[in-house]
Amino acid sequence: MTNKMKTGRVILHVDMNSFYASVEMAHDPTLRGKPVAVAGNVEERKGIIITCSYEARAYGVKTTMPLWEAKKKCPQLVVLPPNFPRYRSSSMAMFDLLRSYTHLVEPVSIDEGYMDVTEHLHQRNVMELAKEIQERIKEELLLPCSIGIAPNKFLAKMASDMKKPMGITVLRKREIDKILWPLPVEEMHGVGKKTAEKLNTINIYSIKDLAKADEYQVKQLLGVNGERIVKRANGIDNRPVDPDAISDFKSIGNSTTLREDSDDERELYKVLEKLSQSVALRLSRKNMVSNNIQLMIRYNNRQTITRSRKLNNVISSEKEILAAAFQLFKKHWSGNPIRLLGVTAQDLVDKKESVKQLDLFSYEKDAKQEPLIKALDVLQSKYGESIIQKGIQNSSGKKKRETDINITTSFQKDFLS
DNA sequence: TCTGGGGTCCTAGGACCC
DNA sequence: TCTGGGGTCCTAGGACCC
Repeated sequence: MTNKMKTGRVILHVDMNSFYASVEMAHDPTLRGKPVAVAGNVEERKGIIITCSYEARAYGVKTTMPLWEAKKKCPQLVVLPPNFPRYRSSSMAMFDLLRSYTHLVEPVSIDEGYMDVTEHLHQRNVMELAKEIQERIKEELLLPCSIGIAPNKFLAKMASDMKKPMGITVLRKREIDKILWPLPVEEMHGVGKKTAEKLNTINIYSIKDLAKADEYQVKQLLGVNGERIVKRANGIDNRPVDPDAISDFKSIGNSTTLREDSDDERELYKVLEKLSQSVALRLSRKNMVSNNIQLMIRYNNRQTITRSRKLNNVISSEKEILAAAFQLFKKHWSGNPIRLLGVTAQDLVDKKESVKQLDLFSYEKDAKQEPLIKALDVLQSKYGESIIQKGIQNSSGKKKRETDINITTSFQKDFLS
């Protein structure tokens, strides 16, 4: 295994170019060749550019630029609201195309992914393969992409960034001193503004400086990330391409910037209601339950706080999520006008897993289990899942809290009747 | 009349237990 | 008659990415 890794993998990083704008242009031919931008909150003051075509970039329009500023730079800019279902379906078609070559495809986000084509290649030239993939995506989906080819994920990612749009770049390990090292350190994937500033204080300005730096010193400065980026700068990255990485979600959240800053509790409650509803819907689609709810408040001065609470039991319904979020809100809101609210379900567990664990935890596999499961189904429809779990936990002899006891009682009453 | 919304990972401090 | 040290869990915040 280790041997195999050492003898070399061949990794592709496929990166779609200005994805949302490209999908819109593929969908509507009249847009092609025009400066096109996709922007959030198109009709409102807080709208920003999410992505834009290369024609728009030529005018200086950039991602995250406020809409009014973009229009000033490019008055004829065609501004479209995002159509996420459309982007998702293009994305799925793109990944299906990649998977027609190998199952070792790891989506990283809606518009980029890694492929491990080591086993696929056999006699084939990897450059030819990359060209074929790029051309097929262009012809079948009408979408441009750039592809990086390298012996690991980090180098492939850096490579795909080097020629845009429609580029193919090979980055061999023996070439990193020529191709990678001259770049300023902040262009490294994983090094942002803050990290770059810190690195500058110890005289690291280029990727070469980082590669040659004392790993221990950088670790002192940045923690484990320091160790990691020194290795990466030297072209070392053993992370495998993991097709399942994207499917184990850790959290699901929704947030919204309000039309106007508000300190009207009723209005804010309504917003939390909407957010909770959306989170609950997405949870149920993924068949997940949550153990921890987080509330995010951004005040009108942009100060942002997050407050979260670990729960005694898993929850998934809109009501439960809203209750948890509103409780946090009541407890922590300063009363100042709010710009943004967010609700996130964290500590996610697969619903089936949570039920399975519960069964194993609570009961031996015996004849009694069947009627128990039936009783659980009835109770679930009546009280909601979380409450039943509380009841079961308690009936199995776990420490009781006051709030749980009533529920246990009602559970027992219902079950015994 | 600036600066969205979706995430992941890491760190640090305090509580608590032994 | 003074105050250890390890480990885990929980919470909050920050950095980063697309």
